[in-house]
Formats: sequence, structure tokens, C-alpha cells
Amino acid sequence: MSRQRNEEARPDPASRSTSASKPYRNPTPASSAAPVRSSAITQIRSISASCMEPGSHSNHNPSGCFAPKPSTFPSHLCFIYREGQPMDETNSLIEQRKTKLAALQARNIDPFANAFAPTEKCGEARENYTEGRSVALAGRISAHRDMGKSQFIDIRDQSGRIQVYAQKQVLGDDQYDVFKLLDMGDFLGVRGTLFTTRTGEVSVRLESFVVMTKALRPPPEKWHGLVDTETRYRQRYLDLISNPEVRQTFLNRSRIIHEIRGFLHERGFVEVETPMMQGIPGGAAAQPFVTHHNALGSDFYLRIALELYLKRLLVGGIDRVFEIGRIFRNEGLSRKHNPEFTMLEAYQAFGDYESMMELVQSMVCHVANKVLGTLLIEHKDAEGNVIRTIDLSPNWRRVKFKDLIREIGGADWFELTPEERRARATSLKVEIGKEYEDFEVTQAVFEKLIEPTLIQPTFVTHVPKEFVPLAKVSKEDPSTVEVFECCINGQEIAPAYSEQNNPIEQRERLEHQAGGEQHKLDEDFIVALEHGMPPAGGMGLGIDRLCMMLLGEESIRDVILFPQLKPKN
RNA sequence: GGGUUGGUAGCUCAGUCGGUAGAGCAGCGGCCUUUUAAGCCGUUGGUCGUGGGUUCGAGUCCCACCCAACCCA
Repeated sequence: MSRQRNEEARPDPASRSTSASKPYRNPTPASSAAPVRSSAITQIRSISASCMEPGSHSNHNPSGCFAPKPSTFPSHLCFIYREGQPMDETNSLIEQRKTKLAALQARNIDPFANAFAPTEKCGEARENYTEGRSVALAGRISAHRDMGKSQFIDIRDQSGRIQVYAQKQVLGDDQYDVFKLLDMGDFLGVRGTLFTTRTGEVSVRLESFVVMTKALRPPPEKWHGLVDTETRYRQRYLDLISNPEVRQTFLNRSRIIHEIRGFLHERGFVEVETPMMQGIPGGAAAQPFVTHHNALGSDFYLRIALELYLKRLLVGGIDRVFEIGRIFRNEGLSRKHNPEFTMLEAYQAFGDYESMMELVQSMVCHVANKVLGTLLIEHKDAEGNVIRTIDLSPNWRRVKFKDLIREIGGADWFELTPEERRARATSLKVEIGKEYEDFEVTQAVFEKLIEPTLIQPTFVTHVPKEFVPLAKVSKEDPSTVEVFECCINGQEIAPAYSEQNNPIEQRERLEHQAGGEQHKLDEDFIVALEHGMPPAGGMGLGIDRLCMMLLGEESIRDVILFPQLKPKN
């Protein structure tokens, strides 16, 4: 990875001047900075537009004082500053770029022009190389090599980069001067002809150009890229600009979701959108976020699941239905949890959890093949060593929940009294909260000791019914429900059920879950079930966790463009 | 919520025992018309996360707080 390369700092043989000898290092009171800054720009504009004679414009300078031109300034800008004003104003990288912006405007050049039609993308121009072919390309300046009377720049768009060769002799003195006002990060439209350099690099011999966006801030450093995690997350656009592998991750995420949609559409599923603001947040056990509707004068909750509305659509006759959308859970943040995340839920009438098993397995394999071209997923550490390989080849392992628990918790686990179970869990170093119900003790053992070990895709079936209030009871073992938890990469990524469609049983289970708080019971959903919901298989799939697994990211923040962070300040 | 590590120039990072704040890249000036991390010479740029404290003197030591990453809960 390029941003891990390092080099020895080169010793600087030249003697360093001390700060005391720096000529312009006189700090200014911040209060006086702003007005001076704007007047400086105004002056540049008016002066550059005329014959560049400072003396003839003394009326524009409130102080009436002129000082020698600072040596650090571009000679062709003829900059004036007030005597006694520090260099800080103009030494700021942003100020320098604003000055160049003003210089462009002074030449009647719009530095934010939008009149440019590229003939193709930068990457395409390289691929379809023909000597001497005329092209028009647009992109952001990503590298700059100044040779004096000629310059090389790289411009980059989403398709890739291409080198542009600008020669003073070809552009003419005036345009070449304008070209020298460009900076890394500016957007540029270029016209010219393709050629290859001595070293074989496909390049554009520049004939003319259009400044499309003058960037006022510099991009991150070209070689190490942007490393600071906080800046990478808070200013993801910089991360995307400077770290190609990050860009690729998010392009892949987009393709994963695209392929999921394609797969489901192919199987006759209809994509829908259901309310995010809900009066009663249902379909999962999680704390919701509260929001408020002013006109209605009532509070709403951001949805914690998609389930209850999609089932209403089953009642309504949409037999195969899915939604991919954001859900919100008011929980802590961690490597595996973001408060808003993306969920796929799909429901198939006349199916059951077995048909969902086939669906999940086929879908994940389809996506892996399409996006990655393989079913063998290698996860690497920062040094590039493979730390685990996930084999998605069908058919995935199936194992009963109770069997997994017995392996870890002892063959007699389910014969123990609740007190004994609690004690054994504690002896297995699983922390058990005092308020835990009996089934939660078992759940904790599963989550702490078993789930993290399920690296290879595994369907955990026959889950105790207390865990899942919305699924059908198993005929085989009435203490369990027809459910699977699909675990890959040590995480549960896809639960699926034979959905409960008996409104009477459903009401009992939901009432139990609501714990006597009637307002938490979604009566409207029960009414829908009472109208008759076809038997159905339903599944949910955490898109973020799927992306982590497929793309080998260890943190959910690396598959979410703008992960939730604490507000700064 | 607890623990560990980190926050120094636009970016990437040094900073020894408490004694004038450093480098590379970027920027700016100079040379250079096929370079590609271009090169060479010169040079600008600092609220050392924030606020207190100790001290003649704090980037460095102490305390509190903020933010982040990781681990734990």
C-alpha cells in the first residue's frame, strides 16, 4: 500500500536560518486580519486588470504605503501589501490560491466555468490510444511536474488518470502564464492530441484548456496520502481523493448493492420503500431515535427494522417484496456498530426459512462472483498478510443452535436450572447481567463464545422460540422456531424466519415482548395479519456487515462513507 | 462507562535529560522543453488538541477536559 511506504528524511546540508532571522514573521492581531485580506484581493483584481502599476492605484490602498514586492510572490501577479502587515496573510496556502483565483478573474477567465464537453473519460483516452488523435478531457489535477518552459500535469477523473504535456511554445506566453496559475486539485478541461512520451506514457499534447474549478484548499500530500483516521472519516472526500483503495472499497460497495438488487429483481422481487418515521418502532428489539413532527404535533420514531411494513405488503398481495434501506438503532458506537446502517429485508410468500436459506446462499455467492470474481475471500492485515480465508462455496454448513450451545456449555446445558445455567455461563467467563432472563443467558453464551468462531458461512437453525417473537414454531422441536441465523466472518449477517402469520399467536408474542406496555404494541400490524398474510419466508441482511466480509474491512466505518462520529467542538 | 495509544506546519512525521520548534512533501522564488515521488539551489509557513498547575523556563512533567483508534463492558 502506497501510504505505508516510508523514506528516510533527507539530511539538509544547508544551514538553517533561525526563526529570529525570518523577515516577515511578525504576528498580526486576528481582529485586523479579515478586512485586510479582502482588500488585498480587491486590489489585485483592479491592479492586474490594468497595466500592473502599483503607483497608479494608491487610492485603492487605505494606508497609502507601498513596500517592496515580497520575494515569495508570483512575479506575474504584482502584489501589493500594506507596510507592517505580516506575510501570514499571503503565505497561507488558501490566500495564495485566492490570489491566483483573483488573477484569473482579472484576465476575464471564469475560474468556475462549466462550458466544456469532454470527448471521453481520461482512462478511456489511454485505453483507446491512437497517435495524434484529438481529444477533449476533463479532470482534477493530481500531479504536477514543472520543467520550466514546459510542464507535465496529471489529470484524473473516476476512470483513471492521464498525463498532459503543456509547452510554452505551443500555448503562447499568455496562456502559459495562465497555466502556471493552476494548482493541484483544480479541475481542468484540456484539448489536445494524444502522443506517447519517451518513457512510453500516453499523454495529451496540450493545445488549449479551460479552468473549470479553482480549488481554494490544497489536497492531501501525494505520497503518503491521508492517514489520520479522524480526518478520513470526517472529510471522506479527501480520503477518496488521496487513497485509491478507499475509493475502490466504496465502488465495490455500490456494486454489491447493485448486484443484490439485480439478483432479487431477477427472481421476481419487487423493491419498495416504507416509512422511516414510525409511530411505533417495531420488528426488532432495539432502542429507537425519537423525532418530532411539528404540524402533527407528535413524536415519531426512526425505524429500527423494515419488517412490519413489508409484511403488510404481503397481506396486500405483493408476494415477493424487498427493501434496501437505512435503519436506526440508538445504541453505542463500535467497530461493528454504526447507529444508522443499511439493511436488506426480503419476503417471499409461500416460502419458508428453508427457501430463505437457498436465497441467502445463492445471493451472496452471486454477489461475490460478480463483484470479486471468486468465492474465496481473503482478509489481510495492515502488512498484507492473509489473516483468514472465507470459503463461500455452497453448500454452507447447517447446525442446530442447541448443538452449538451444548458443545461449549455442556451436553446438559438445557437440563440445568436457570440458576445453574447462570453459574455455568459465569464460569465460562461470560458476563451475565443481573436483569438477564434465562434465555438471555444462553444468548450471551452464543454471542460471546460461539458467534465469533463462525468464520466460515454457517446457518444456525432451530433457535429457541424466546429469541424470536415473529417466527413460526418448529414442528420438529416445539421449543424452537423455524429460523436461521447466517453467520460469516464471526458476525451474524442474515437472520431468516418462517414468518408467523397466525394473528392470535402473533398478538400473544408481541404482547409479551411489549411487557404490558400496550402503546408499544403495533395494533395496526395485528389488524393486517387478521386480514390474512400468506405463509412466507423472510430474511434480513446487514449490508454493512456483508460489505465488511466481502471486502475484508475490519471496521464498519470503513464501509460507511460518513460514519457517525462525535461532533467536534 | 473503563483501559491503552495517539492529537506538533496544508499533508506525512521527528522532537533526546525540561533549555531558541525540526524534516520530507505541498507552497513561494530561481534554473531546466519528454518528466512521472522529476531534479538542483534558495525560501515561507506553528494556538505543539483545549484549559489549568509545577518551574527561572513546558511540545516535553502533573491535573482536568475534548476528539480519535484499538481493547474491554
